[in-house]
Amino acid sequence: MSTTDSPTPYDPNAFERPSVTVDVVAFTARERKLHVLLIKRGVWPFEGHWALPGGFVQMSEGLDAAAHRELTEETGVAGAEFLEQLYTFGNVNRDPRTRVISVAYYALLPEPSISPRAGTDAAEAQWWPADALPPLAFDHAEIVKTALSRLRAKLGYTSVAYALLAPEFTLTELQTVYEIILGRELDKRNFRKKMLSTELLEGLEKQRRGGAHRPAQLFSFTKREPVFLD
Amino acid sequence: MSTTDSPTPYDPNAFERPSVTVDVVAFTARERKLHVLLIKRGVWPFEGHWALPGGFVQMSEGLDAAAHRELTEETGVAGAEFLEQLYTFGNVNRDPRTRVISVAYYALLPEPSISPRAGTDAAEAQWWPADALPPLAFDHAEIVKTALSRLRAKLGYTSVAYALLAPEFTLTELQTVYEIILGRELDKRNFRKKMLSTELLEGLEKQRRGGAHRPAQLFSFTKREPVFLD
DNA sequence: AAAATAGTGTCTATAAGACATTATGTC
DNA sequence: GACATAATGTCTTATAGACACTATTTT
Repeated sequence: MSTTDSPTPYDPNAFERPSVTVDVVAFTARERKLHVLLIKRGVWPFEGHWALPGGFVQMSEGLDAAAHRELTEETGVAGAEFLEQLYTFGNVNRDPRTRVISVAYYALLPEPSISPRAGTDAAEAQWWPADALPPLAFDHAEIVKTALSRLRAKLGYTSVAYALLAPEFTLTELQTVYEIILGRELDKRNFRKKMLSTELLEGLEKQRRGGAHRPAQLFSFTKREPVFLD
Repeated sequence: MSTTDSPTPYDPNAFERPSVTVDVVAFTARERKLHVLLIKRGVWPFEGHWALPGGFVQMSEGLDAAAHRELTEETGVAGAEFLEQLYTFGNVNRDPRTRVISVAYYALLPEPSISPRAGTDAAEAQWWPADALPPLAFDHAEIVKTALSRLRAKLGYTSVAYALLAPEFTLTELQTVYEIILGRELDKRNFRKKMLSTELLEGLEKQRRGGAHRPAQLFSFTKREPVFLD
């Protein structure tokens, strides 16, 4: 079988190799704004600058695994339920160290779960409002922009919003997530009508109480994975 | 500026690096079927097996440039108008040689333009019907499947079809491209109504004659780039 | 009873899909 | 005039969007 024996000797060092990193754009929705998780770099290059969590892919791990690992190592955020490959950035001079190709990912995290903490190579880790990010290292501003446009598009034709919410949520909370990501207000009746017609939502026999007002029914998604709408 | 001076010495060889390749799924529509351009490998591994055109990314070229170069070198197909990044495949054992991460692209080519010819590392280059491909090397079957589903989705909300047609075409030819990619017949009146309502098409003062029947008006796209519909 | 948020229905406009006949060229 | 493909319109159904009031709980 030609996959296993090697009649022509193959020299893996015949070509100079680029480095490969993963970078992760982690989003959450809080305080009526979309936020992005950034780290303050503790090492050259861009030391002291804010950047996306990320780092070199190890020889023995897949790309998805590398993205999970780097997110956890640099920010303390573990077990992201939604982590999807975004795009691969490979401009020749995007990193001053050497040729670095970055496979970018984006993650969605439910609001209350995460308190970032600094990790390896990261002096700090912190949530920033997506519409007021500090200057970013490398081409990370472009990566964030790409991630934002992907997230907005995907919200329209899949059920990704589940990943930004706790397992049980009210319809108002769901609507708020949509409004935050799309950046505009939605009509309450139309939103509910449309959402309930998808059969993605399951009404629970529970209510959320809080404050001097009528309690809201809790719902959950029938599938905690991205589902195409319609 | 911390991007240029290097207070902490950075050793680019501190980590072992994976190899990075690009692989290209080139599509064309001909004989009422979607076709994919494959090469027969002339070297180990998978020597004698059919595979996607592709190869190692050079240190001095961007990813898009590498994809164009490999497509041309291995198949003789030059100047693909539509060549878009698809997804990056990085399973640890997808290549028997060493750790190889492949940035996959897909290209769309107008029907008559291309006569593939064998090139570097490729014993042969040939169009295959997408629904009857031979067994493919590496994980290339998965890459083709991903490309097909992306192409079908993109056809629904962008004007990518332009890239599969010559600059001037009839509405029947356009409809045929849609039918080939979607794998089902479309209603002629509804298709024309919808297409003409987009204002993407420009009617020309020309006709295509051929055979004992009424000639068809020729059209061109107003923009030869992917445009979002609606 | 005041305050605050939850919950609900109709009407209109637009888009999508089913469907058959006439028009115009070549041979 | 026979043949082959081009070109065209109506009706029905589904979807999206505008729009305002009542219900339920706490304090």
